[in-house]
Amino acid sequence: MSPTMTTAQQRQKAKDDYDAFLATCPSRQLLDRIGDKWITLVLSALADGPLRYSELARQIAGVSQKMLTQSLRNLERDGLISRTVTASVPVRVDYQMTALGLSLFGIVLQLKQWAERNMGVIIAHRDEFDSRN
Amino acid sequence: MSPTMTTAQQRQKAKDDYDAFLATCPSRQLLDRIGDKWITLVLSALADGPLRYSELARQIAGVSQKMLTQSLRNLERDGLISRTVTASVPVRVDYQMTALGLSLFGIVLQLKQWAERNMGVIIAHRDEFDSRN
DNA sequence: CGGAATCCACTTTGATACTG
DNA sequence: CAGTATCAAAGTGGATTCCG
Repeated sequence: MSPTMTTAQQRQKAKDDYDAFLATCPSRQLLDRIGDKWITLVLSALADGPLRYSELARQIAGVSQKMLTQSLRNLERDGLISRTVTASVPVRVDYQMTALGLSLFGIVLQLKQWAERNMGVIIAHRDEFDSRN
Repeated sequence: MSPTMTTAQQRQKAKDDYDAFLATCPSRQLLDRIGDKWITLVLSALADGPLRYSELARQIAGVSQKMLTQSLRNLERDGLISRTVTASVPVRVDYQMTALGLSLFGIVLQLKQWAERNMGVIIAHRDEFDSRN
């Protein structure tokens, strides 16, 4: 045998292939989005109606300008929210959910319901696990 | 007025309060879990039946020992999977889903379905957004 | 075999200052 | 008002080494 790859190289290739697969996996991309701390909070805030940038910043108390802007850009890029600029002085920018965003928010709500229904038993499991160690 | 806090301190307190709220928020804790790259992959792997540690490591090609072990511990701690040690030589360890884990996996599947149904239009939005900038 | 522990590179985040 | 730019701090994951 004259292998073209060492065992280590084969393992490396397998990981690279797996990474490439994950990078284009729809579920993974979605989980990356909603796993992001601020994304779901922005969606929740906008679920009740449009808000200005400063209103969002106030409502989501813990967010920095940088992360809020970044989150809004990502959501806009994915078509989950829309951004409207009113050229006044000073300038006014409103954000609002799109139909796609509302559809995603429905999924997030299901997740929220599952969490609230089951967090009690999960906490109990944690306590028991921790007390054993 | 003789305020006991400066404006900056009040802002800081608001953020601390918000952080404390998020730390105990069930939805946030759940999103932190399933947003983790390897958690969903472990759940998917175990959905078809129990697997040994080494089998999991092989099936999830990209994972390091450290992250696999960490993910398994977290899942076990939450009561989503169970761990069974067979004291032979060498030792054998099997992991399998609990009923709670299967229940959570159902939610993950819903997410997966949403992702697959809507990723096309999201990609289209991204392309259009990027071409404008 | 199934880990635990350590070290380190890299990424992510936040605070701060500045701008159209 | 609604951002952008920059830099330092903190968090995260991986490679490596060692153990029962």
